[in-house]
Amino acid sequence: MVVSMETALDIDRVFAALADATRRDIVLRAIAGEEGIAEIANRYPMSFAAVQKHVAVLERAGLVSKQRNGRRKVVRTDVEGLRAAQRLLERYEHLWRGRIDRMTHLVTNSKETDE
Amino acid sequence: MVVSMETALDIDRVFAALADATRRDIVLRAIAGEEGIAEIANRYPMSFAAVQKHVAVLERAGLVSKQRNGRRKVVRTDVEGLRAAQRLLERYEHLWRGRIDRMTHLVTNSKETDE
DNA sequence: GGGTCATACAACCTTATGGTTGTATCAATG
DNA sequence: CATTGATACAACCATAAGGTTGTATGACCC
Repeated sequence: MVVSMETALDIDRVFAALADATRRDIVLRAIAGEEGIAEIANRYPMSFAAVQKHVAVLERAGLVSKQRNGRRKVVRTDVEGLRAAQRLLERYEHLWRGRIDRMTHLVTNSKETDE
Repeated sequence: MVVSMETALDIDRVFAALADATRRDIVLRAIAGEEGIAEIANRYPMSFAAVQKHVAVLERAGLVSKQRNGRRKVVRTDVEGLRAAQRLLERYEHLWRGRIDRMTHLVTNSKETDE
């Protein structure tokens, strides 16, 4: 049922999923949460099955989920995976800024005191 | 000097680069900006050449840069690529919140996604 | 139940990716 | 300038990824 169990720890899958332009676009479209796979597939110059595979990749990465609605399955973007990736990038950037801080310290003060 | 030329548009490469655990780890280590490739390579259970390739992938993605220092080349994390990816994720999340807004408008009951 | 719309999945092909080893370049040093 | 240390790059191999077509399941409509 609810797919959000081990979600956030499959960082590999999240980034790999986002590494494809078609999939990123699907994530954007699926934000509306109104289209079935066929409708999504119609927008891309590839087969239905190909798009289906892309959606499957996104689903495994926890970036979208599918919900039955009549004979269709509506694809909907799941915010949790996005946040996980985002937090990771923020962490990287934070550490990097820390490094700049330290370097600036050395240049201007010539001493190594951690504030 | 400044290496940021076409930076932010290689989103595919940025995400693909970050989709590998070894490479993410290298990005973290390279934040210190003090190790050469050989030193980095020593930390991983794979050949020097393999690590070298990983660094090359990160470099092509604009996530790290190499700087000569004597006979070594020091690997240093570049913040620009990280920011680009982060901004993209933020944009996704923002749009998703917009969707929540719209859904809140339709506080009727459980089904019907069409309006 | 038969037809049809929407999705799932298997088999297959081609190219990319992650790893290996081996060889070449390049900079410091004796 | 020969040697050594550090990096670059080519050739190769195994597996994964992105695409195709074809077939099977599932849900609705008559």
